[in-house]
Amino acid sequence: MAARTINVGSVKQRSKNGVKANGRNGEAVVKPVNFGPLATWIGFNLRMAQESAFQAFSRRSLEVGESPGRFATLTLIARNPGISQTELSLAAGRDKSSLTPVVEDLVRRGMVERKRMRDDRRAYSLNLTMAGRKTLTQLTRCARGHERALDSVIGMRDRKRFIQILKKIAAEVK
Amino acid sequence: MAARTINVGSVKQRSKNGVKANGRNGEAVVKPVNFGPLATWIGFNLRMAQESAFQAFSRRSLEVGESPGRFATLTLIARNPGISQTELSLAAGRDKSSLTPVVEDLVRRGMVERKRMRDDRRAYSLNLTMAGRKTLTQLTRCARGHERALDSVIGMRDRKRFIQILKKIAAEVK
DNA sequence: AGAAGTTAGTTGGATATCCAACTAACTCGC
DNA sequence: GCGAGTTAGTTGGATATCCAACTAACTTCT
Repeated sequence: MAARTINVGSVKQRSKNGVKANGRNGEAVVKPVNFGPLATWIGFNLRMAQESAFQAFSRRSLEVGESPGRFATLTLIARNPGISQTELSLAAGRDKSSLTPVVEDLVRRGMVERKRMRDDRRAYSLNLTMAGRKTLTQLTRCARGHERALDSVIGMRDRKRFIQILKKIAAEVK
Repeated sequence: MAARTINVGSVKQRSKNGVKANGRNGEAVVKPVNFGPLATWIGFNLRMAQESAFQAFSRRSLEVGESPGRFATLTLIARNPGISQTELSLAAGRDKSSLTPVVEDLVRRGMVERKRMRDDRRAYSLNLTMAGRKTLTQLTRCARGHERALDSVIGMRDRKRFIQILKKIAAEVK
């Protein structure tokens, strides 16, 4: 029911465009892989980059003992006190049913307080508790480190434009 | 066991930075959502963009009756005849155990031929069948349309640099 | 005010993915 | 050549998601 274990995943051997194997004499040999059209296609590269970034952030957030997915949720609740689960799911880009177990877990662990709204008793009103704020602070520290690492890969010159493009894709591709 | 159903997912209502709701008189009203630091963080925007692009491609590949995940797999097998499952998993950025059901499904449906390798009888040698090549051709057509749509969002001026950055992230962030 | 339609959240069923542990098959060092 | 270590693929157990269908609670329309 509630999420407990945290999977972090790690790809064992990866090189720029090949797979490491062992040659006859034991030296590492890279067998080149032909990616064909995938090499220049946005979709594939977007997925690979997202995966890498997510794995890296997972490792960091694990140090705080939190699942990486909790971060966006806690931030959105913190910034929008009283937000409902549906609003939250739309903002986070997840289905509302995905949020049921997440919120349940956060409530159970005392990070989030959930009350029925006065003027609409179907909806819940979500707010961070003190403990939730504390956890968010720690996660935010992780995220800042993560972002710095990404920045150094991207380079500050291209960063702004890069984010603009990502936002444009999220907004316009449907 | 074998994948059959294809989920495509659709977010019902989304606007640039808010959630659509209904005002007192029925006109659509956008309640702004505060994203806080998420708005400028790479990781979050990367995830949202990837999600959008993936959903869009899912819809397209559904028209051919294939799951979107099959595309990279088929392409990699086509371009690297005789590739093993482990090599494939590394190239596709997935765990080798994730490939077991995928390959099983492709073999069962006659898209892929799987033989033990001569010189290493643990490993499988994967090749496309005629049917596999045909399906790949259709999927490639979908993917080209998808890429064109992404191109028009990104703009050809930034496209090359954008892909470079994605590749850099995938390669260097760990 | 009642019926019909819509919306918030949950439940159920499914896929995709991960990691750890396992078996069979290979390689290396002595 | 044989035992120890490594590697290919599968299996098992878990999370995160999705969509469709459901219930309860609103809103609208007449």
